[in-house]
Amino acid sequence: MSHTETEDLELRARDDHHASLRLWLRLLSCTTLVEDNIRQKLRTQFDISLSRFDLMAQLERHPDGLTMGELSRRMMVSGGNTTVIVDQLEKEQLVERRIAATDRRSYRVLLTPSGHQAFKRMASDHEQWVVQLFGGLSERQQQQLSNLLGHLKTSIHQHQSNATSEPT
Amino acid sequence: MSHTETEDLELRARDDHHASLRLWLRLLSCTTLVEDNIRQKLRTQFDISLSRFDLMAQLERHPDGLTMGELSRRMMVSGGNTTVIVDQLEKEQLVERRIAATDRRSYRVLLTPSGHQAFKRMASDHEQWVVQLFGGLSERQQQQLSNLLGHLKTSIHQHQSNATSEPT
DNA sequence: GAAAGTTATTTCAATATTGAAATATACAAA
DNA sequence: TTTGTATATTTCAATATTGAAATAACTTTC
Repeated sequence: MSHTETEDLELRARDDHHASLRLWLRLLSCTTLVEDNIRQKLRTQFDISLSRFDLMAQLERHPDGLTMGELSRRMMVSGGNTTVIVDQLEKEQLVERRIAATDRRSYRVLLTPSGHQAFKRMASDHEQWVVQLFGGLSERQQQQLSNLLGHLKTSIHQHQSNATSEPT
Repeated sequence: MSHTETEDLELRARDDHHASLRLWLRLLSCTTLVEDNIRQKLRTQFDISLSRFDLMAQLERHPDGLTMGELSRRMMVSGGNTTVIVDQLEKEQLVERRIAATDRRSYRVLLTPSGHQAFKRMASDHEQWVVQLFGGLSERQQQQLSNLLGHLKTSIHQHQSNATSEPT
């Protein structure tokens, strides 16, 4: 292999790196754009924080409730943070802690009827905002994007489990 | 149009909504996965926060320096936050505030030589982490993803400028 | 060239988030 | 049983981030 070819390969590799880096920055800024947008709308329209909304959204999808650990994992935030948010929502009687008979360390968190109602009031507006924010992409493009992100998510999870099980 | 067809359209529309919502949740969790991963590696390997690293990365790309406002906009964080981060980095002599002759309200922030050196030390590891995190996708898939996110970013920006200029 | 308005940055108080230590319960092995 | 280990949650201190008010400098208009 000639010197020139070697340089080409190196250049190529460097470009790939920069490509991944650019991709990552794009991913990050898209997410930040959407997140800030929705955070602000939730604040101005409903005077609620994004984290509270997200927690309620999780519970909405799980009528039988979720434990604190499940909530933390699903929302990808620390347990300490979850405690704070549930405390606040419980104080406003939007969620309820219901102790499980089987395991007294744990309990399930559920939406109260008024929490359910409050969430319903916000959910359709929220959904419309998201639809509009992504509306610049065609259905087909959204489908493609969703698929690619699905792959990415899976492969990162694999990457992570490899990293923990094979600590070189 | 028959009643049944109307219902189908409504169902279809609802599904689209849910599709956008799912897409958004996927986008968010991919970003969080990558972000947490890199944040932790930067902390354990180099004892630096992600925000500091990001600010230095911005400056690395702009050898003539950036003003505080430009930094805030590029990093998409508040001005107050930018001040704090620059203060910290300046205290460690990794960046420098250099006053502009033309406008005394403003100045440029630049990497110092030691800041540049420190960044260089971290940058290639950082890039490798990113490459690995996205390595589950083929080059072609990364290219596609990057394009789609590029469209999304543009269209959200348009959406936002519409929202501010046409406050219904 | 002063007043009024705009722009750039900092300060500050309030809120959000993390990670580690503390607490309490459950499970398993001897 | 007892003892040790694992799991679930909370508490707490430290850090991060925002947004609004304060400050200072620039620009435009009369």
